[in-house]
Amino acid sequence: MVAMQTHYLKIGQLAARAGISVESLRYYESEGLISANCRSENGYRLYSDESIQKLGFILHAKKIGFSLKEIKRLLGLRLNRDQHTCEEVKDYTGAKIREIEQKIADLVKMKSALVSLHEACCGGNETADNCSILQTLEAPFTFEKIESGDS
Amino acid sequence: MVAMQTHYLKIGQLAARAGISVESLRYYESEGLISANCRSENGYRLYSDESIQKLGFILHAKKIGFSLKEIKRLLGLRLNRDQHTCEEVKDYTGAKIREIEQKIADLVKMKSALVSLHEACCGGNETADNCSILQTLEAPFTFEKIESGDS
DNA sequence: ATAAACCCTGAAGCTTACTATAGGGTCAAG
DNA sequence: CTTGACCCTATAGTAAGCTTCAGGGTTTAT
Repeated sequence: MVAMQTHYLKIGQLAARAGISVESLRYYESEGLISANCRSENGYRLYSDESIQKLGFILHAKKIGFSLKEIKRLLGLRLNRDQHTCEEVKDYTGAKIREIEQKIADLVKMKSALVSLHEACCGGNETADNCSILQTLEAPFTFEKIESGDS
Repeated sequence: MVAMQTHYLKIGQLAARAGISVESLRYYESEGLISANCRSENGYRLYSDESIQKLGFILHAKKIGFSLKEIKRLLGLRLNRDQHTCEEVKDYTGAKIREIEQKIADLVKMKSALVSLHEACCGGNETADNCSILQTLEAPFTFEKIESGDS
């Protein structure tokens, strides 16, 4: 079933509807993610239902953590579905899930280190001369232990 | 007790000991985090025990998630302990903890969205024409629901 | 008819934490 | 005495995802 194109949206209208800025939309275009279906006589971008749907896809993917570069690849899969397998698509989400898990694990580590610091501190109104937080950040630090910290 | 300064380190030595690059060290200096205690006759940076300790503080704080800008503030607290309270320091870590918690929560949301997508997909060898992942990213999307997603 | 609110392009600027490059001085070994 | 490993400064480039600016047309309301 082919839906009839009721009317086109101008960039400002689409941006408002999507809750993003006009500039972002143009930026997405410059990055090859989405372009207007056509232009009006005066050169204004005109977006059809199809573009609106595509923008939905983009924002949805963005929301669940894909970068614009990755979304561009996803859009390629989307467009040429028949040339790709479900496996391929699933591998993509799988990799992303592992990536996110890694980020979470890193943050959880940071958080627990911070929480121990935080809880050891009296938080009192006296001067920080003997503040345990500062002391811990300071003191028992050997450089060797640090290197492996960053991803 | 005042420790005697045994000898100074040159920038390459300190960098090697800390497991960071010489350029990073100079960058930290340019950002006002740490500078050499003095210079040798030929202009080489010379770092004393005090600087080494300070760098330890910096890397430690970095490891638990503080940005360089934040570390600069922490160094201010550290230096003028007597003009600040434990409360102040503790507030700082508290805020950072909440920030990290927020990031974790966002990532967890992303992950669970991704996992439902991922699990719904057959992952089979057939073409992605009916791939549930692509369909879900595509279809039931209304712009209104998106806006509140980003921090 | 004129001002506000749109639209266009192209280029530069922002943030963070560096890395790299250009151009040049210093120092120890062979 | 030259090669290589250091050190210095200053400037530019990187990634990501925009935002802002400069300079200029268009459309809509008053």
